[in-house]
Amino acid sequence: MKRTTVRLQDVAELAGVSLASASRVLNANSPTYRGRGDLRERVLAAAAELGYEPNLHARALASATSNTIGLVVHDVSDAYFGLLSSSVVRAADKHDLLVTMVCTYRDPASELKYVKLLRAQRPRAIIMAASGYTQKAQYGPIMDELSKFEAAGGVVVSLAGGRGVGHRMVVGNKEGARSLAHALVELGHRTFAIAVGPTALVTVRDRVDGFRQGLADHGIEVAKDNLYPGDTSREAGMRVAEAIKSSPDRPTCVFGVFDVVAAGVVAGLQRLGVDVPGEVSVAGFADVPLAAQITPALTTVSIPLDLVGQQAVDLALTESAVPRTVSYQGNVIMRQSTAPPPA
Amino acid sequence: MKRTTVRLQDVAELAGVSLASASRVLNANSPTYRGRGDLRERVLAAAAELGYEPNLHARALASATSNTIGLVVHDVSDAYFGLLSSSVVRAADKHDLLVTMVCTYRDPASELKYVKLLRAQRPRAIIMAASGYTQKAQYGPIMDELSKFEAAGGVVVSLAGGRGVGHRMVVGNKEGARSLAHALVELGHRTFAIAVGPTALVTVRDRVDGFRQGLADHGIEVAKDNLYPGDTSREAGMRVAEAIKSSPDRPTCVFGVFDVVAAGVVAGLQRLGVDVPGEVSVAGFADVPLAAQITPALTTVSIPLDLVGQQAVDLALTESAVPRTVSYQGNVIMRQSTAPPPA
DNA sequence: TATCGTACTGAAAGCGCTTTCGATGCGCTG
DNA sequence: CAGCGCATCGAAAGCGCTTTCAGTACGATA
Repeated sequence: MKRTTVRLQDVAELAGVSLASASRVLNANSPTYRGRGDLRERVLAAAAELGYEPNLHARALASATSNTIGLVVHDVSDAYFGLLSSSVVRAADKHDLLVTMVCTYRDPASELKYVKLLRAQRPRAIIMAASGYTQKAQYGPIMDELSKFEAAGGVVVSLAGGRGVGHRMVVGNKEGARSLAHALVELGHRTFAIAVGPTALVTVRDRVDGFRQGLADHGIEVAKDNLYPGDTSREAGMRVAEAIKSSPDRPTCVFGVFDVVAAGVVAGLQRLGVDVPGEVSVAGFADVPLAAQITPALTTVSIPLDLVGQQAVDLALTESAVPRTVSYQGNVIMRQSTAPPPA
Repeated sequence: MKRTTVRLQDVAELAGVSLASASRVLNANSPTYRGRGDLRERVLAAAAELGYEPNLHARALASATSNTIGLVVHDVSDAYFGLLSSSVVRAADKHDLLVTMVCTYRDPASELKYVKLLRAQRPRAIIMAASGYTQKAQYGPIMDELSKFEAAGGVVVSLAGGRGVGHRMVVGNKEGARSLAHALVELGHRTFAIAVGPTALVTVRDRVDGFRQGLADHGIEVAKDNLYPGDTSREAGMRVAEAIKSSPDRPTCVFGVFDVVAAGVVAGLQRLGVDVPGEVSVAGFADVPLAAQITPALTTVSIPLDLVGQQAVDLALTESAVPRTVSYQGNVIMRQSTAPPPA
């Protein structure tokens, strides 16, 4: 089998110029460079004729820079990460960057493995949209790996956690949840339950802490029995609904740490014949499209994911050696799933 | 600034062995190779001590194989593509492959640009989950680019379109829509409207053709006025709802080519005070999670996206020179958004 | 003990590109 | 017309790795 890939060499030969000149033309290298006579045109024509496409690996190797950025999320099929990924990809596009995306499915071991793999790919930057574990045993090795990546000249952007490595983005989990709590207390609620989700995540901890803080601001506590850990699925929410329905002192309001879980709570309560929001109010967090589309529409805290993704890419391209922190506020969106508690 | 990245060379020196030996140890190269004495241990220890991570670009260049696959979708934040991407990433993980994902946002020009960029990255394979344009002017250049990729030894897997390049996957758009039509006719419906979506896409054309074919099987036609083109948004569906509400001969059943659009139709009708399914039935296509979560839950055609993604990766890894075609059937899922037409 | 075969080792040749470096041509000025 | 500076050019040196190719050590065989 004869060679079938087109090399810059081939382009140069067809154009009758040297490798170096061909490279210069195709890269618009120095700003003043134009090429003598029709050299430029000849190279371009040759490249087009051969269907030449540069080998990014060779280029990355020779120039020690790459045009990809790594993106680590929990799960793209989750609306939250889907929206975020989409905006990252879109922003990267503006800089002609390719995005290599990996999903960890909330497994620290696989996250570690992937960060290593990404590191091997020598991307310009790694955006950590997942991660953010509360346990040192889990985030420690990952941070070590990211430090090495930084030491080698890479940029790290963390959306949750971060722990002293790279730039940080704060997406208002704590403050947003606190505001949400205030709004719900103002509606008249005094007894709350929280569908907590996976407690190993910083995001979860922040939202729960923020919410409880908000309640504490009004002297309200959440009973231990009213904290329901689980995963991030709709089913988890439905199980919470069942537990609440048969709970001795039924809360009048349930906070689901993720919209999907909250939607599950709503569906579960409805199936059990509990009126939402007539008997029990339900609120979520994130404002994914689903929140507005269920009946009753879900009260939640919106996060400007498109801005976040864009900003993450901007930070990723920042050369600044000093780590920066960028914050976003979440906005409480009151919809029909919450109402004053029954009299 | 001194060099900060760790090279295999450094590992070799620290271990006191040659570059070649270090490479062999770290790649478990030939199946019989074990290394003499504690050579293996020394190399491994050195690599660990230095935090060595191989340079994938150099490796790709030297070995002429890469460990990435390219994935082209319309938009990851769309649930359909989110689920698909997730399953592709998951399947790729099993083979220790990295996925570079690009979103075209349904723009043929940007799709072309991305296929070129991906080609430059020399992935093992490119999975085209987007594309599938009906116009030659749009798909032609893309197919040319993919042909070149194939000629250079790459594998192409197309989920829609394909046109003679690479392996093809057929996800039952046509057949599924036809079965759906049959089911709706059986419910008693005779007059239909179709929220068509973007007509430039093969996927759309297949679903619409299949649906009309299914109606034709029963001697039913869809009036020109009852075909509503649009985009793939919820809002497009709501506009269709308005048009239908004021339509002189109102159809008793609406088929939305995408679940999201169908959900928009449902929401729009409800807002206008039209009972679904009492007065008008609505059906969608794809069975994204949203379909089951709105009220009334949406009748639709399910596509086994997890299997599709997995299979796509399997095909991507197929060495077989002869192009293969793999088919999946969609299943009609009857839910509460459809019922017999009003008497 | 001499000979052979096997399993290993290290030197060196690339992979396709970028980029430095010295050389070359050119239009000027004096 | 000599001499200067500038833009351009091609040769060649890597970038970090894999892999071929000799060569070496070692155990087994005669």
